[in-house]
Amino acid sequence: MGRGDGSGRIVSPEGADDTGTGILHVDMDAFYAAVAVLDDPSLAGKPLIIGSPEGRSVVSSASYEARRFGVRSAMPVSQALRLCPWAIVVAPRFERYLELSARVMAVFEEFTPLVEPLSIDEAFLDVRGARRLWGSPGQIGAALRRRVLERTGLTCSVGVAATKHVAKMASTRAKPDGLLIVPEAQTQAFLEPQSVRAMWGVGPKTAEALEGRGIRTIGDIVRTPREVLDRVVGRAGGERLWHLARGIDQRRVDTERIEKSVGHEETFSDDVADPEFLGAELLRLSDRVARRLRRSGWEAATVAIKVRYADFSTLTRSRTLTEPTDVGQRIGDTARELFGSLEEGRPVRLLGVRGENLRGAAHGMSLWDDDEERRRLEGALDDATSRFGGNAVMRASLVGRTGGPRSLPSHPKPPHDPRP
DNA sequence: TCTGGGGTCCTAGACCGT
DNA sequence: TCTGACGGTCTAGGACCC
Repeated sequence: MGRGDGSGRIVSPEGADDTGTGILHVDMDAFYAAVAVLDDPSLAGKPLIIGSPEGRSVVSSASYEARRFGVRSAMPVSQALRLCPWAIVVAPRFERYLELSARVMAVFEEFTPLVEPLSIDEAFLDVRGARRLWGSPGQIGAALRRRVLERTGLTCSVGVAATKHVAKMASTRAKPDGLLIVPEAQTQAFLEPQSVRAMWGVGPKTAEALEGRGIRTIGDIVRTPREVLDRVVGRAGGERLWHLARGIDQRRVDTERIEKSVGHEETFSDDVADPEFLGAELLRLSDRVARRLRRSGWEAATVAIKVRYADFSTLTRSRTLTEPTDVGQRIGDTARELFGSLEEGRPVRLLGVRGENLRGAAHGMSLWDDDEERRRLEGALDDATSRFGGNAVMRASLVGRTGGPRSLPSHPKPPHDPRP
């Protein structure tokens, strides 16, 4: 399988056994931070925090030097700076990430057409049909890492296994800049000693619930009766854990994912109680949702709003429309009605609008007008940032620029209904 | 001490029609 | 006409992922 280097990282030696494998999980190492170093080599070896230094920003990514001080993704930037005061805060450059992501994904597709992007910086690959051309899965993993480095100057980590879940866990163990092969026969030996927290889909709450029952490792899950698992994490969760802990994962590498909802939300720099302002904000968010729906050829049958108050308590309200729509005014009216049903006067920290229950639009895209180019650029950015994260401030600054967004990929979907 | 934004999936209760 | 069981849909909220 592989050997450790004392840091918890395990890598496989060249020519390691890869019998029974065929699924690769490739994950770029500290992607945003690595891109910052690529573009400014003077940052190499320094603790970096990718995020906005002011406002209510959180850490999007951190270099390994910053992670050593406990800095983690999703941590408030202010907290990260307390842990590592000498860290350099770098504003995200989403356009640049997308450009490099496209190059990385293109490398993946040179090895196999069966690529499932999971986010801007990671993907699953099914290389079972690529053996004759490129060698065994382990050899492909090694070659792919070399080629990504050649083409982009960035390192990645690769997990090679028989299933997606094990491949994903393997790439995590190989990080940074490593390759770990888990031959099929070694799957249980690889899984069982690991913490339940290492499993994909087990977050802090689930881990706490499991650990409260003395279930600490994946091996413990294997030894726990199914009924107990069901009681702790629910029926669906129990079934999932029961299978994954045994290395059973039938999910295929899926090259075509269909969106199920489209939304926008925004956290205000200061909490707001003014109903007029909030109403206008709901309309603005609804317009953005509608714009993306139209670009993609979708209509939303359900409109949902999300309201987070100053005390961080969060409410959602939704309503299914009599007719699906992609019209901003219609979505906005519904959003405002839903908001109107809530308690008035409480200071609001975040507002969000989402279109759910998507249907194929009866008409195609018909949005081309005088403002066509600006809308196209906004749409490309909205699509890209929505699929891969990012923040509103950054989007606004990108849309305000000329030139750059033209090169962004946009992936309008042909209108069709996923629900027959 | 402070907690982004865009998503997916699951659970549970309410409600409705058969 | 009423009642209960059952399944489907809607709604709200929580957990999780990057």
